[in-house]
Amino acid sequence: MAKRSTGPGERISEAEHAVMEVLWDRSPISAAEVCEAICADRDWSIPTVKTLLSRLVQKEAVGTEPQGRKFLYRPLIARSEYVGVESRRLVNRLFGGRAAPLFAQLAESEALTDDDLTEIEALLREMRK
Amino acid sequence: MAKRSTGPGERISEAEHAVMEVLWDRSPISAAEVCEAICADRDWSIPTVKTLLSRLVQKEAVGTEPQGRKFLYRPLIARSEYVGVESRRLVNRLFGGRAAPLFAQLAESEALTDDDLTEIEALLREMRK
DNA sequence: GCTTCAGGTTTACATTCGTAGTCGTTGCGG
DNA sequence: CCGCAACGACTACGAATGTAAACCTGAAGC
Repeated sequence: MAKRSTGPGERISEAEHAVMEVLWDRSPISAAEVCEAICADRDWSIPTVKTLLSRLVQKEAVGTEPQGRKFLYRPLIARSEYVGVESRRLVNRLFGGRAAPLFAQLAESEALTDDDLTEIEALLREMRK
Repeated sequence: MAKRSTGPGERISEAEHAVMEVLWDRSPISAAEVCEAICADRDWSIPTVKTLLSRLVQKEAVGTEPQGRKFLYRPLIARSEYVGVESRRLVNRLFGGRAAPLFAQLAESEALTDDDLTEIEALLREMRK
C-alpha cells in the first residue's frame, strides 16, 4: 500500500486536534479567533496557531474561505468522523478490536461514573430494540 | 511542573508498544526472539528491534536480566496499567473524560458486535451489584 | 589461537511534531 | 499618500519517532 501524500487521510496530531476542537465548536473563524479560544489554555502564541492551521489545511482537514483579505477557517472533517476513527484505532490497537475489554478496562480503572453506567444502560436498551 | 526525565512516565510510542505486546505475551525473552515474533509482521529488521528495546529500557518500561552473555527482556509495567492509561487518555481527550459518549460513538460507528453488547451487559450487571 | 558470529551500544538520518520567528504584502488610520 | 499593523507564507529548530547501519566485545567453532 503506497503512502498517501494528500487527502484527508493524514494523521491529525494532538496539537492540531486542539485546534480542530475550536473549529468544531465555532466556525468559520479567523486564526486570531482561534487563538483567542486556546492560546491562553495551551500557552501558545499566534504563530503557533497559524502553523497548526496551515498544516491542517495541507492535510485537508480544514478549509479556508477568504473573508476580505483574510481567511476564515472551517473544518472539512466532522468531529464524529475523527472521534470514530480515533476510537476505533485505540480499540484495535489495545483490545484487538473488541469494545467489551475497553469497557472492562474503564470499569476497572474507575473511569466510569454512575452517570456513565446509567447512560450506557440506556444506550444498550436502545440498541437491543 | 518540571519535565520528568526518567521513570516509567515517559510516553511509549506506537512502535515501542508493538514490542511491549510481544513481551507481555511472552517474557523474559531475547531481542532475537522478539524479532522472531514481530519482524515479519511489521517488516522490521533486528537492529530496529534492538533500538526499540533500548529505548524502552531507557524509559524504564522494560527491564533486562543477564542470561549468560546476553540479555533477556521483560516488561516493567503491566499491560493493564498501560492500557488503562491510554484508554483514559483517549476518553479525556475526545470525550471530556466521560465514557458514555465513547460507548455511543462505538455504537454509532458499528464497532460493537453482539458479543460485545452481551459482555457489556454482563459487566454492567456485575457492577451494579 | 584465530575467525566468525551473536548480541549490545553508538551513531545516523529522514520525518513529524511542537513551538515560534521572519518576510512580504496590503488595507487602513492618520 | 505613507507608515503601520495585521495576515498568510515561508523558514527555523530542537525533540521524538521510525528505521537501520556501524562498531565493539566476548564466546563458540574450527
